[in-house]
Amino acid sequence: MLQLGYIRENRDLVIERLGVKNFKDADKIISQVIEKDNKRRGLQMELDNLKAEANRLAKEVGMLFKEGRKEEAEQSKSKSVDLKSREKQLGAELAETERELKEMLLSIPNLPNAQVPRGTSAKDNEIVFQQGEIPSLYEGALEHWDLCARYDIIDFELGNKITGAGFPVYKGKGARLQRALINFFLDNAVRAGFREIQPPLMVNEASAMATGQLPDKEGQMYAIPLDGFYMIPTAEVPVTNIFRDTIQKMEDMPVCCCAYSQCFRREAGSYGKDVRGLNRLHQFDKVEIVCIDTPEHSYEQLEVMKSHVADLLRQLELPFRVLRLCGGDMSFTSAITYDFEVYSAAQKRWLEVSSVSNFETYQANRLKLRYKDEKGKIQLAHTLNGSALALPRIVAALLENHQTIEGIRIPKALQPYFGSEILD
RNA sequence: GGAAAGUUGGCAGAGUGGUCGAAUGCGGCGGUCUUGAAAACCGUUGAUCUUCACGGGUCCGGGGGUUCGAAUCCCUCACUUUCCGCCA
Repeated sequence: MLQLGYIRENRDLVIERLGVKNFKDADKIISQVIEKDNKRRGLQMELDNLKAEANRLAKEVGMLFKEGRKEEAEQSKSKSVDLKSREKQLGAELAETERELKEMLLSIPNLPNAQVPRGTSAKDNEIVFQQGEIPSLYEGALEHWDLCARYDIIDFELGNKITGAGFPVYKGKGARLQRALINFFLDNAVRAGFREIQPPLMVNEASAMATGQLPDKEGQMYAIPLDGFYMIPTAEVPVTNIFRDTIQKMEDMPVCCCAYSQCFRREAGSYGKDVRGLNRLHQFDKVEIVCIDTPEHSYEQLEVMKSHVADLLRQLELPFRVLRLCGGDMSFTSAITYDFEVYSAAQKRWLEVSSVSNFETYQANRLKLRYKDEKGKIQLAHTLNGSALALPRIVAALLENHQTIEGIRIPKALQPYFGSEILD
């Protein structure tokens, strides 16, 4: 949620920035917001004055009764009663205005950072970095879904039977590989200074609202209506909500956490070959990194997170590239997003394995996540997060890129975790 | 699932209808003393909206009600603790 004060003071800039995100009618909506806020302020002032008068009268009544001046007390009492109905009406009007204003603010996306390129879709994203050699595979190399069947490590059919499409069953060395990757990612994150968290996999409505998953217009979350819970689509939700309604100490910044969790996504509207094999699942594993930082330092922290992710991919010996997402391809809540993609050699396509973002104060405003600066002033913090990393597409790329006639070659850094140099 | 008791400031914990944003203790911050530190003593110390400012409003788990007036009484929801039941 954008801050009202900021919108009021930087009206034209806000409208211009929203344009980069292809937000329609920014001009009109911002005007409406300011108008609504003016109304709110007027009502608030009127109500405050009314309440001040009512408070004064109530005190007077108390005094008069104490002094035994009964008839004067009764007089003040009736005056007070008169105020009441007006007060009630104004209160209702103010509450309604506030509700409308909040609804409007919730419909406005975050402002993109100045570095964000204009654009409407993935084709307008900027490639800012690329590293690693695209492997040339031997004759008869297979795509990962065929490799999964050949080595009997990931069983999609079995998942269909037990649950449904998008819930694969990892078996034998496949399960072992999962466990190896999770530990490898977690160990690296902890070594880099991220504090390990094991969060709940279901969250309540307030949490889902605070990080922006609700209102869920696309129906992406699995819900448990009986208890009012939601299955988490990413560990970002429970971990960021640790800091909801808190005031952080300046000296504790940046606060850095990492968490392994399974993630649950309905992926409504997905179809076609993009969803084949491990490319898109309803349940998958991910290690997430989350940081809270000051506005002055958050972009430096974003670079720290990016290099952490890049380092993981290097260790896994996977060719990757980094994209700076254009305004049209970014998420609603993000100010800037870098996507990491690995090249999966048999499918011959780039697969997104991480998305690292700075949300600036947008999430923090909903979360009421603040910090005290050196002057003792309380202000909104910046929130950042990224995947480090999501497993399924990493597994897909590992299988495809490192396949040999003898089996799947396990990268050196992963061998201690997997317990072998080859998966066969 | 059943029963009971709770939810107050960073923490602990008073307060049961008026002057209570809230005693007291701890913690934090500033000071005196000290070469420095500790101890002791003194002072200070919540958030939020609105206003250029003075000031005013709101907040004692959430929501609603009673009353001229609610932290305090009533209703309701959520959560916590303890006991019982069930159980990885």
